[in-house]
Amino acid sequence: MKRYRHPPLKSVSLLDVMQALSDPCRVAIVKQLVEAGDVEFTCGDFDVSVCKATRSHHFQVLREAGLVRMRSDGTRCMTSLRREEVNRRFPGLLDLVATSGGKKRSIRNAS
Amino acid sequence: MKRYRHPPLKSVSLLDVMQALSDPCRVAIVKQLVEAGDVEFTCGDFDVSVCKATRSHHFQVLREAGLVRMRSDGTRCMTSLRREEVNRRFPGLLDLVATSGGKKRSIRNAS
DNA sequence: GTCTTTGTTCGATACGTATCGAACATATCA
DNA sequence: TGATATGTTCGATACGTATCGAACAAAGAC
Repeated sequence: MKRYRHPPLKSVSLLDVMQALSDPCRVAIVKQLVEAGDVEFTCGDFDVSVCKATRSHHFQVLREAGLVRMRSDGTRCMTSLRREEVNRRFPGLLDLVATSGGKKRSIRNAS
Repeated sequence: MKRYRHPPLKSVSLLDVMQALSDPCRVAIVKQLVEAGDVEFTCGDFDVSVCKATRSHHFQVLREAGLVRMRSDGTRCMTSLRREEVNRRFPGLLDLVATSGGKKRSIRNAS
């Protein structure tokens, strides 16, 4: 049973969040989370075409940036957005991710 | 007389902006611009301790991300924030840069 | 004209990190 | 028990990019 570490949003800087969101794969993940309601996803649910090792890495980055919350459930890990906390610490950020962009090209070949 | 290229904000994606703001040096520059009024700065006016070649590089990135506008004036180049346009394209983004962070550590040694 | 100032461009280097395959860990299922 | 499914960790690799010094360009000042 893996225990995940979740930093308090207080200790996360804007730079941390910007760096986390400076990768097309991670932006796609967060976008999917923002657009869905307050739902939990498994890592495999996300529409990103990278191998599972890379995916695991991206989730770690998002976790350490305070953006997502993860918990083990059997062999899977459930991932959800830390919506309230992020909205309080970085007002408007998630709205930006939701509304802007919207390019529907392949994640893999995103430049 | 150097001619600068300024992309229309329409052609700038959120990812472009996030990547531009994922460097401590560039965040500091934008922060300084946001906090000042609608003023023009010369490149040397910014409080970043990197050599002029590196600085020139950072301004190019910010320019191509649609965040700043530059014009030649004699031997200097005047830099200003594209405030209205950025606010229209990415509402709340500049507010985030202004309010969040605020770490007063050295840019050079920022991790 | 020469010198100074400001910024750009170029080449080289160092560092971070995105990516993958393979091995491992853990929980569930048969 | 063994087999399967889901993630994590590790080592290696490739690529991007931040950084610098040096050379260059252009405009002003003398």
